Amino acid sequence: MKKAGACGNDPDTQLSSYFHLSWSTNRVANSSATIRDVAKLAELSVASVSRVLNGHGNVHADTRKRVLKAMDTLGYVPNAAARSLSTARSHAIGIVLPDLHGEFFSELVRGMDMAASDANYMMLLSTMHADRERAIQALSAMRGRIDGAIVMAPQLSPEDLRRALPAGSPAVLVNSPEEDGQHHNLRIDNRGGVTLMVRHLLASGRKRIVHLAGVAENLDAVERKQAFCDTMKALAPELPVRVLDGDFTDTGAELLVQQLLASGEEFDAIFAANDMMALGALKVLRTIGISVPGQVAVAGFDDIPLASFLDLTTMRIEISDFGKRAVERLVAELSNDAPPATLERVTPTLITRATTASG
Amino acid sequence: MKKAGACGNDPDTQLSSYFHLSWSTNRVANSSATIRDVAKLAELSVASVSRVLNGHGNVHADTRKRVLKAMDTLGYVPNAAARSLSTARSHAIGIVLPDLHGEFFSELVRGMDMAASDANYMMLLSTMHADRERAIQALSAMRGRIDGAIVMAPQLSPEDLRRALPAGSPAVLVNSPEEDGQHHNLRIDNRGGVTLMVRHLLASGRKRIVHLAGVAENLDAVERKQAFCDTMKALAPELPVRVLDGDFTDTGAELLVQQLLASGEEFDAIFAANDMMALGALKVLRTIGISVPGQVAVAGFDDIPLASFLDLTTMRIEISDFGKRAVERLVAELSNDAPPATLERVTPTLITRATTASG
DNA sequence: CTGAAAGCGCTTACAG
DNA sequence: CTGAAAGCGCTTACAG
Repeated sequence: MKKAGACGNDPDTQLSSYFHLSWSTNRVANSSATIRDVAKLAELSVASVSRVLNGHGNVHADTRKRVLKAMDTLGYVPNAAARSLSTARSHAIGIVLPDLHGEFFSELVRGMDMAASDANYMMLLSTMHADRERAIQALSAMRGRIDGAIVMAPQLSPEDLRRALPAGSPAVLVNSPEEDGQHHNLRIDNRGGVTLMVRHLLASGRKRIVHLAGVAENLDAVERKQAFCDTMKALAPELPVRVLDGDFTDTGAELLVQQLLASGEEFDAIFAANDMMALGALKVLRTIGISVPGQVAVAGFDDIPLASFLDLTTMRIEISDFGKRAVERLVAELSNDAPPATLERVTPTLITRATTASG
Repeated sequence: MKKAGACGNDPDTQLSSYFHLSWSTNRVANSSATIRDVAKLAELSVASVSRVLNGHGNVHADTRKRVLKAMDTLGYVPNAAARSLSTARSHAIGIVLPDLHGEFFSELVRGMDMAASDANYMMLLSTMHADRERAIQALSAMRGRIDGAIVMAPQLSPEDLRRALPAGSPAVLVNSPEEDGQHHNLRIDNRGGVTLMVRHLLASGRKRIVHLAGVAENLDAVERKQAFCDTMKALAPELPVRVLDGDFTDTGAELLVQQLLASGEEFDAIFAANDMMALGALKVLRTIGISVPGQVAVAGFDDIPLASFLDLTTMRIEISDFGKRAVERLVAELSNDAPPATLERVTPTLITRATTASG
């Protein structure tokens, strides 16, 4: 046997060490201590305990100290339900999302979590709400548990929202169709993104750009397609505007490109409405032996991890930022210092990579 | 201009239709209706309303009907906080996760959500808890809001858990090091997975298998590495056991493989501790012009989406199933009908693809 | 099968 | 600055 590599038990590989506990040590493991217990121990009224708990100013320094000490020795944690019942505030926000995949989901939630924990809110999450009824149910189920909601449910009308949410409770929409003036709506600037990409393709000398559109029911797909048509007409009225209707999947795109090739129609660029379709196109082109970007440039939209891995030119959407902004806006509304609700567009960035680089 | 593709506004592309509202129509938009209001309208006591609300048997059919009608006309939804305060049950579970990426996160949460909504529990989610302190804080912050928790925090000791959780409140661990007999612990069967893969590589005639290990602090990485060594010794004691210490990243793996190639050492298979490293290895081998799987077989672990896209042999972990099982177990504990806590291993499946197929 | 009443653990005017 | 007391909206023995 040759060198045995790094096998064997490495004594340094202690997975965790439980020594330096930095928590208070004199606690009694009694999680059911109530505010009354604290008051009794501190020889004060519950009102005073409540005051220090809530950081009210009008408390004597000594009182505060006694309360804090009592809380510590009892390991007191206020009961959130009781607090919520008293204040009519839960300090939680509801998040209702559809069945998002991979990075979209994780990045969105990551951004939301950052903003939420910064503002001291908890997140009540509910996912998988493909249709309107289920989204409404999910939202209704949160009533009384949340102070507001972030809703990503393109199928929901403002009217639906009004029904599902407690009256007057704020909500921020993400990628929703409607602007009703009531709810802030955060969306992708598809037009801006498409314009950047079309301009890039034209600048690199492409004359026959084919757009692979996404699912016809999808808001972004529709906007991207329309924006493609408009931009082409505006920037290069002499060129043909070619669109193939796809379904956002790589396999669907493969079929489309195969058909396109079979038809003998000429093209020197494919701009897909999302990265998966662009990758499907790429696969077919490479299999056939068409050089990319030599003969045909390929571009997508989203900048999923696969895109950078396979060096695909695309439009990057900062998804975590999206989630962060949504929560920040909601928190502002909860604090009553939000500007009027509008449709807010987040513009993606052009990421130029090998599949369009003319070099 | 040639055929214009499918541009233009398609009138069928109505994004949503808001007509067939299936909700009750006679509701008054008064979300602050309380159980007392319902009782008053139904001319009954709040106790009766509460009984039908909770589906208790001892209610006259007519009474039930009157209550339901009143609830409907008032658009009544019970206040969760009040309920929770009374019953000492929140019907929510806390989920504390580290900074997981992409599919891991989304699939895990998806599985949890499925199980949770099936059991009528809400999910209070908190992520990004890299270190012990933050995980403890996140968990503590949930006190009084949850009935139990799912915790994925390898750094947390059973003692930490006991501190952060309310006394006696159940928790299920995911991928945690300890078994304390108190908490159920769900983990990947790394040994089983590695054995399957090593057997597969040996069966396809590989003699010099190099294992790219993962981050040394990672539980799974350690187990996989150890399992690789053990399995090799057990199944093929005459063969060399070669391990290179990597870091779970593709770029890290690229460096390792480049060094390996430069060293002139012979090898005919690379078994990486995760897919990203396998893909990094693949990239280098292909760039150099080494045929895969002809000269060198490559295999990973995890079955991330990239793996199927790039036809990589790997071990598939059903992550959503993982999340689902964790919640189901927790719910069972909450219902007091869970078998004793154990260390439960979920075995991954071998997915044979082009990078090892000898055909 | 139904109702009056106590209690869950907090917060917050209201007096002092 | 502090305390006694009412109230948040439910549930649940306890009588009837």
